[in-house]
Amino acid sequence: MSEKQFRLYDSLSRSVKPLTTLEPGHLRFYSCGPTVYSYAHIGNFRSFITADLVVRTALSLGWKVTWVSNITDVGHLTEDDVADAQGEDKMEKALRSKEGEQFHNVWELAEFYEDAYREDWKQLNLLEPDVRPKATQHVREQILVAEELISKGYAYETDSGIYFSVEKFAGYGKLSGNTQENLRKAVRDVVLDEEKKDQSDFAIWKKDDKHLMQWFSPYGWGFPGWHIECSVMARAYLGDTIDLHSGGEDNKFPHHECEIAQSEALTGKPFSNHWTHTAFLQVNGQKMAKSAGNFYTVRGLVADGADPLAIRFALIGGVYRKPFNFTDQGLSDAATNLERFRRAVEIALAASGEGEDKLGEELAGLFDDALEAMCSDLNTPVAIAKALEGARLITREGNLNASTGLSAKTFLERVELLLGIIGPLETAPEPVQSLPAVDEIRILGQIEARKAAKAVKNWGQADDIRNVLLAEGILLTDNPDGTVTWSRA
RNA sequence: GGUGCCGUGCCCAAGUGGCCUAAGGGGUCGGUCUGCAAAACCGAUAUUCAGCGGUUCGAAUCCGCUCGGCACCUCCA
Repeated sequence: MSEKQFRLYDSLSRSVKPLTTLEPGHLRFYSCGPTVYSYAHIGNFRSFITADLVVRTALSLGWKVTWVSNITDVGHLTEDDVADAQGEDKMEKALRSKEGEQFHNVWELAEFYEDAYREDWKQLNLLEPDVRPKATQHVREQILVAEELISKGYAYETDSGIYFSVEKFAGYGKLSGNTQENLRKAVRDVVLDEEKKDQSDFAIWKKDDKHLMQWFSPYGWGFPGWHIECSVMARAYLGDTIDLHSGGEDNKFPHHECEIAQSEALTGKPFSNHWTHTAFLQVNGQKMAKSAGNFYTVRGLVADGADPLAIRFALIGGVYRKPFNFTDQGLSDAATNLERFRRAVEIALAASGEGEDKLGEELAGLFDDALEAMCSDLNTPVAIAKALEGARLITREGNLNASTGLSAKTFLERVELLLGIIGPLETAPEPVQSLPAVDEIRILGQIEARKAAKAVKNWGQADDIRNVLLAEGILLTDNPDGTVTWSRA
C-alpha cells in the first residue's frame, strides 16, 4: 500500500505528475498563508485545505512532512493612504471599519486577525504546520537578499526602492504563461514609474518613511516588497530547493512568478519542483465579495449554526482544481453526511463481545480506494464516496463485536487522518457548540408521561408530548429495544 | 487585447478516447422497521454529458466554431 504514487497537477509543467521528494519519503512543503488584515473567508480556506489535504495524503502514505505555512503581517499602507478617503488600501479599510476601531495601530490589528485565523484553522480541522513564520520576523533576511540580488546584477536601486530586473531572468513568465511582451501590452492602468528600467520590474524593497510599518535598511526607512518574504522564509526553513509550493490561483501571477525569479536568481537552483494552485470558490453561484453580501467567513457560518466540520466537508466536495460553488444546500448536504460518519463512530466505539471480524477486509479495501483517489490529484469527491461506503457498511451491521469494532475504528481513524471530516473519534459524536441549557429532569419526566400514554394506546397524547418537545428543539427517538432517548434536533 | 480554466440528471459533483448501457451525496418516489414518526437499511430516479460540425472501428472524453460562466494580466496575494 505504501508503494502508491502520489500524483498531483503541477502548474509549472501543466500536467499531472508524481510528486517526488528530494529526500525519499520526506516532503518539504511551503504553502502561502493569508495576509492578516481581516478575517479569512472560506475561499481563502479552500486553498489552505488543499495544502492540508496534501499533507494528510502524504502522512497517510507514511511519509514524513515538513510543512511551512506563512502569515503575512506586512501590509502596503502609508499614513497618506489612511488619510485618503478614496484609498483602496486593505489595512486602511480594516482600521476604519467597525471592527478596526478597537485597534491602536496596525500591529495590533495584524495580531488580532492572526489569532482569528488560527482559530478558524483549528475549527476547520486543519493540521498544524510545523512552522508558521511571520514576514515581520524575517525582514533582516529580506534586506540581505535584496543586497545580494543587487550585487549579482539582478536588482537595482531607484529613488523609490529596490527593483528586480525582469529581463535579467530568462525564466520570467514560465509559471503564469505571461510573456514579457504580453505583460507590456496589457491594457491596464498601471502606475507608471519612470525610474524603473522596465514597467514589468517588481519591488523587492520600498522606500517609505511614512509607512505604518517600517524598518531601517541600507536604503533608508522602508518596508519589504510584496513577494520577497515567501522566497526568504521558504529558503530559511526548507532549503534552496523545495519539493512543493502551493497557493490560490490568484497567487500564480505575479506572486509566485516573482518568487521563482528572485529565488532562482539568488541560488541558481530550482526554487520548487512542484507547484499547485487551488481554483476560486463561488458562493451560491456568485463571485464572493463583500459588496455582494456573500462574504462567508468560518465564524460567520458557525454563528449561523453551521457545524465547522460540515463547512470543511462542503468545501472538499469538489476537486480543488476546478472552480467550486459553495451553496447553502451543499452545506446542509455535508451536515447530513457528517451525521452518517458520526453514527458509524458511535457504533464502532460501542462494539463489544466475541466474534470474528466481519468487516476488516472490506473496510481496508475501501480505505485503500480512498487513498488511491487522493493520490490521483486529490480526488476528494471519490475519496469521500469510498469513505461513506465504509460508514454504510458499519451502520448496516449495527451491533458490532469487539474485533469488527476494532476494524471499524481503525477505518474511521484512517479516514480522519486522510480527509479530516470526522474529527477526533472520542469527541466526534458531540458537536462543540454553545447551546442554551435544557431542563433534563423535565424532559425525562415528559418521556415517562409519553410512555404511560403509549401504554394505554393514547397515541394523540403521546404525539403531542413529542411535538411540544420538538418545537423546543428536543428530538425524542424510540429505539428498537423499547428505550427512548432524546437529543438536540 | 493577452493568458489559463470550466459548462455532466431536480441540486451539488466524479469521470477526460473503449471496463460509461456516466461514481458518490442531497432531493424526490416506493419498500423494510415503527402505533405513527425519526434514524437506519433496501430499491427506483441521465440511451445521455451546453449547441453544431469534424477526427476515430469507437468520444462526455480529441479538434474547430458558437453560446454561457470564471480567474489572472504588477507592486493590492
